[in-house]
Amino acid sequence: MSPRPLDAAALRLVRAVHDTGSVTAAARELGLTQPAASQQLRAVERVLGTPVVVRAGRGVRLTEAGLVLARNAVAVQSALDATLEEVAAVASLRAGRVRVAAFPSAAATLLPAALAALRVRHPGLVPTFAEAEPPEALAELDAGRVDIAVVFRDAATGPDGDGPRRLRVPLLEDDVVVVLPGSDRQGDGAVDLGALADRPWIAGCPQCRTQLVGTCARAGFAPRVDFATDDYVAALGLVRAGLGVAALPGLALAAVPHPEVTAHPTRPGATRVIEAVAHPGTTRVPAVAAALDALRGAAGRLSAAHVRPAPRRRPGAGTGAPRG
Amino acid sequence: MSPRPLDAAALRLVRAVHDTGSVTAAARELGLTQPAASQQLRAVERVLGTPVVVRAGRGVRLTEAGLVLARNAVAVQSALDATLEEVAAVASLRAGRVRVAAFPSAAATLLPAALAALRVRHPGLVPTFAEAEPPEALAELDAGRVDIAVVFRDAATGPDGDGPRRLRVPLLEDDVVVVLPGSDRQGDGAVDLGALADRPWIAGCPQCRTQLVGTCARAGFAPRVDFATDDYVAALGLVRAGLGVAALPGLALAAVPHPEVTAHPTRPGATRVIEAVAHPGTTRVPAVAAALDALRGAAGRLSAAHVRPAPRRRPGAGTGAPRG
DNA sequence: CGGAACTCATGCGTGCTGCTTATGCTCGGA
DNA sequence: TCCGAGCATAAGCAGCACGCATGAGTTCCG
Repeated sequence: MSPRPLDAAALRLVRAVHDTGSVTAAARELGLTQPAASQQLRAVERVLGTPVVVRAGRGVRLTEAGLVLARNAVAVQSALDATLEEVAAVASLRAGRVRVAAFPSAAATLLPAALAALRVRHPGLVPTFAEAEPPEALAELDAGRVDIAVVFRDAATGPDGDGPRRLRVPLLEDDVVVVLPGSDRQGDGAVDLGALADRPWIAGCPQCRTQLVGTCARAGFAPRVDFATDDYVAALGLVRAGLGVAALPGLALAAVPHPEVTAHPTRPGATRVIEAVAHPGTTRVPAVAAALDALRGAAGRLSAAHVRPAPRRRPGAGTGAPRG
Repeated sequence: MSPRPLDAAALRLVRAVHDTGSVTAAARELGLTQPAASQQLRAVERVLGTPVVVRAGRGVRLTEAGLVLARNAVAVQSALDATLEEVAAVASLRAGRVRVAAFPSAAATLLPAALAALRVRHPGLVPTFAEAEPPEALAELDAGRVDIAVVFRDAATGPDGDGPRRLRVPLLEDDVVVVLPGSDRQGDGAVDLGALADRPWIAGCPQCRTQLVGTCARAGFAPRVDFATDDYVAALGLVRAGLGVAALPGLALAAVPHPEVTAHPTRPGATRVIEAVAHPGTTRVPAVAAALDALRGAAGRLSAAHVRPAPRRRPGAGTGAPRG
């Protein structure tokens, strides 16, 4: 019912006939037999309603319509080739982009390392980065505005059951540590949170505070938060001034110098896991896979105090081409 | 073995998916079922080696490669549409050209009428005209530099057996007339060539002279050619001056005023037939068919003394779509 | 001038591609 | 937790394009 409006292959054939001056030669050039080419030409003439070639002695000659086809064939073919090349560039990571959203302390530590490695490996791939706290980052991911969301969550609470809609790649295990003034010598080991029940607290971002509150609740008290700031440097300054104690993620401490204060794991332990989240299907997209690889690689190389690579629950998988 | 490099239909599909945001909707838009669209997308991904769409919740979302395809789809499609439109314009005679070669006296009479009618009927069709004597015109035709050659030949000798390689459309029958000075009153009727055996002759172009010589031979003498000129006006001037008698085609006389001379059919009669010659296959080309029609129409309207429309040996045929 | 080689057109048979129908699976909404 | 929507997959089938064989016409050469 629909006699194929017009085919690029047909244009190629007409062009080959024009170039070689012979249906047979054109057929050879295109890797098919002469009758096939002849039939294709007749099909083209049928859909166009006008002759494309006329017999001229032993060979054929293109009509004016045929010349039009031959002339436009290069335009169509080049557009097609350009498309193919562009796609190939994207597929081979010579071009394209990856959009990543991450929370601030990851942006200060993990992301630079990962994106730098990514740039070294794939210079043409331009990463886009947006700073966003985990909830916003996940919203951006769901909205399709980013390809990867680097988020953290309390290790105590499992991954919120978002089902198979999201692919979570564990990157780091980040111990939440209490930061005490340097004068407040408690040694190097873990400190009981209960011993700090009466101290004024300096809390970080709201989500951190949630984890802090939960951990303190398990220790049997509710922290008195006198200072609230998302700025880790500021928090460290407050601690250094002796105005309180802070619970900060180890990753944040790794990003900034922190003289005159000491960091300690807590008892009970508070750990947050940092993971890259993406849509499951996008792992087959080369750019996303490469970015996830780079993130995992950077996480593996980034081993500071209180920050250690996540146990690889998915051995080798996650960036290949898993189906299902 | 050759998995179709890339198809315009596939690009259209990707574009439709991009526009509608759904494979099902895209399939509806393109008039096919959802599984067909899904399979086509998978085929595209197979040839590209990279995903084009990823499932996103209820629907699908295009990957970056898919976006590239969707973006380039319009370029390819528009190039295809432009080609189609251009061919349609040529086929419907809104554009294009017809190249005609004709001998001088036809260029002065038949061609203007035919080409004017052609221009009225098809303003976009630009006729190209080249003046050429019959042998050269036929050579141009064989070389493919013109589409139609308007030629004449001696009616006594049949068409030189050029077989089915040429299509001859008879246009006019043109009596060769002898032109006598006005003072040389011979009445209006035909004159015996034998009576002019001793007169000096003014001969036209070589081919005309051939016919003249042949006709005179049939009348039993060889004309003494004292003046040779291809210029009919000059020949008429010579006759008018009483320097000789001329044998001119009636069509030439119809093109120029000829006072003070008289024109007479000859006994034995000498007639040349004027015909349009084209390659047989080109009659299916609309522009050529229209030009042939215009030529035939002009020939039918052009009825002067000694010039009459050719008997239509091919009733109605010759411009339609004859096969074989 | 006749034969040979070449080129295009056609008829028929076959293999394959792509579509359709039917079904399962996943996800989102109530 | 159920239901609706959308995509993926399997199987069956139709259509078509290709390939082989052949015929017709043309050019070139002897």
